[in-house]
Amino acid sequence: MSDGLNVAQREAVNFLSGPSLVLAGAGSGKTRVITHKISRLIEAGLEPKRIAAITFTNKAAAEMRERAKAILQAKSLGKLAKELTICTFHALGVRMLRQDGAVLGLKPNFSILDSSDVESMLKDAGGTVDAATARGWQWTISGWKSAGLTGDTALAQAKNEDERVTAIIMQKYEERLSAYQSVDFDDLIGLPLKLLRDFPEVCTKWQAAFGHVLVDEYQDTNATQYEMLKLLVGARARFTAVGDDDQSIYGWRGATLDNLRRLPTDYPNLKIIPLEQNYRSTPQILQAANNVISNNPKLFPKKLWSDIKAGEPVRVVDADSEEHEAERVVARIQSLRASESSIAAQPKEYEDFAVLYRANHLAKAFEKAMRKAAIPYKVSGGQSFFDRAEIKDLCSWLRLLSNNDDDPAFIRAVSTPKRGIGHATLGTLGNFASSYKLSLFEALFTSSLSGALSSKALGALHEFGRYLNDLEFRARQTNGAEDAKAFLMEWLKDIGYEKHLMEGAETEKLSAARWANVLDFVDWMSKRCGGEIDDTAGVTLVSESKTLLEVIQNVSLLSTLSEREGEQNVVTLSTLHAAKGLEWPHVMLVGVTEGSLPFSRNKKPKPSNKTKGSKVALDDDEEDDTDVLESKAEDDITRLQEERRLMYVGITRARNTLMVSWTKKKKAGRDMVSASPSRFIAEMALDVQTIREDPMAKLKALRAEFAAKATAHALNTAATAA
DNA sequence: AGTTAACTCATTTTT
DNA sequence: TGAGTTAACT
Repeated sequence: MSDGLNVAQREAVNFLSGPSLVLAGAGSGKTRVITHKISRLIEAGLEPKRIAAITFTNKAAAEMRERAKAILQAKSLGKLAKELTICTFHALGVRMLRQDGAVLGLKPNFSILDSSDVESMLKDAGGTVDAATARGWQWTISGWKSAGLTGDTALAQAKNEDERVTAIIMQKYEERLSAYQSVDFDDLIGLPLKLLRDFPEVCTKWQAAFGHVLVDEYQDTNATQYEMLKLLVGARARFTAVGDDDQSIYGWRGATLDNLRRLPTDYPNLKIIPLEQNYRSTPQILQAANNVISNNPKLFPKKLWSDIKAGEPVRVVDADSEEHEAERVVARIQSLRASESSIAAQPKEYEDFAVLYRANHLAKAFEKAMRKAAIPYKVSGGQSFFDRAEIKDLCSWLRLLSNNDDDPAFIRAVSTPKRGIGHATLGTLGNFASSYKLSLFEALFTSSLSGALSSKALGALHEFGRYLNDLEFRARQTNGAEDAKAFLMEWLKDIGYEKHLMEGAETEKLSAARWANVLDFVDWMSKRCGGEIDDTAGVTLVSESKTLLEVIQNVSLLSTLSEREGEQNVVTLSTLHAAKGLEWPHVMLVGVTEGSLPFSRNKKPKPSNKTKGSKVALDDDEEDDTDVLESKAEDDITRLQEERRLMYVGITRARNTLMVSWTKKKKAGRDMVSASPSRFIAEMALDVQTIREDPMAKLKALRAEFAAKATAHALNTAATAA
């Protein structure tokens, strides 16, 4: 077999008969395994449409589909690729709910609310108008939902007044969701789970639909996802879970390593296959990574090794301040790009570098330094395309067309652009609607509404309603890309959206940029209507033209358009979380400072060593209850372990060189306090593997280099002059 | 309805 | 320190 797989990989690929867990260490080729296994399953006779590969992000899904397609093409099976189900958990959930949600009272055209819709709904449900509390509720409710609780069960087990209040809000929130024919992101897992659990015939159907389920990044699954998966694969348990306990960094979002821990118990015939050969990093980098992670208890024994020839030692930089640190990073990039390089024959493009940090705010100093040094960069993450106000405006309109009951969409659409319907009118309409248990849209056309409103307000509302009806009618007629585009452009003209943007923005440049986004969006939507592009979260199996309304139903699941132009060949600035799954030849891990990388919310990052023994404590809130103290200490340990995994993820992003830096001064609110290097730096075992950069020596070298260049330049000009 | 002035609060974030 | 949001004006 010339598939280029190593022994362990091949074993993983060829095991088809039952449940397996592939423990894929960083850089060990897990995507290769998944994609080859997909191909292998097809060769073994499984229909492609009965294979599901589940990922966590759309990006991962798209990449996986791409790579699976490439492998299949090599075997002349390329056209089967589009029949595969390769999508996110949430997209699979949507598919199940659109098909079978009726038994739960969901119409197939239900809307998916994003987190800002949810926030404003909760604000509304609470009566109070406090964004912070609303967000707090949102956080807690989401946590409860992903642990499998409902408003009722949450209320039953609420431990204090706070939780009781939140649970009651949750009940109200649930009522509204169903009234609006809407679901939130957690529901996209929770409701399909309910479907499988409570409706045997639906469960049987979906179990039969898939002959093998592969799950990527298994360590990121939460409790509800575990249950959903378990029911989906049924007793035959034909699944492949691929994950790495050492890269579990989303515990704060509900992911739990218990899912990994209980797998061998729940499936006694589970085949466990560790992938330990790393194809990414030099031995020095790997050694540092192994050293750090060895301080965590191990769930499954696993030790990464690499065939790659030795590279540079890991460098540790002690910086005075953030600004200094940023200068050092810039200097590092410049010198690596300039050097003739004893290290691998990499072309030192800007895109070969990444600066990784724990928290977004740390990016600032680096952005500033990069701008000053004229180094092109991009900050990964940032605002997602679909979070932009203008895009949300348009999505609200389209959502409202697709689902008339979607009140949050109604509220947004009705006042973009302003059409003389203000708070007061909307408030009256809202009260009217809720007292008759109608959606806002339905309430519009009720004759008894006229008693409650002035004729002017009523007229404005009716006109809006008529326009919506007309628009919906036209939207249903659209067929194909051209049609959709014409429709969208006409609609934008109708509502005067461009003008609205021009008037709204602070600068002309800004409004032009927003309008450009709108046009991008129009393009993007219409292409999807044409069917030649079919990446709508991997939900649709066959490419065919769709109406606008069908397309909009999947849009809430997406967060990014394809990469913007002009972002190639630039240095990446990214959080450690957002860097997972990626790799760069040269990585600089910055802000590896105690209190910052093992992150802690302490007021003072450097307390005196009075609390003997407990070296673990990340927080030092005063609590006298021993019970509380104990559970707190435990919590601290788990959190520290997750921070350590974060460090591990950071280190293992590097292919050729790794630089780790920390600062002697650190921001604490307003003022600066002195700080110490992260404990993780010591854990890398620097004495063997690492050289500590002497800042002065580097500076001198740099000066010397500059001087040399200046001399050379002077000589040159002198020579040309002569 | 829109604009300024005060006020607050600072992890990680995809779907 | 600075952004981002809310409350209070106009």
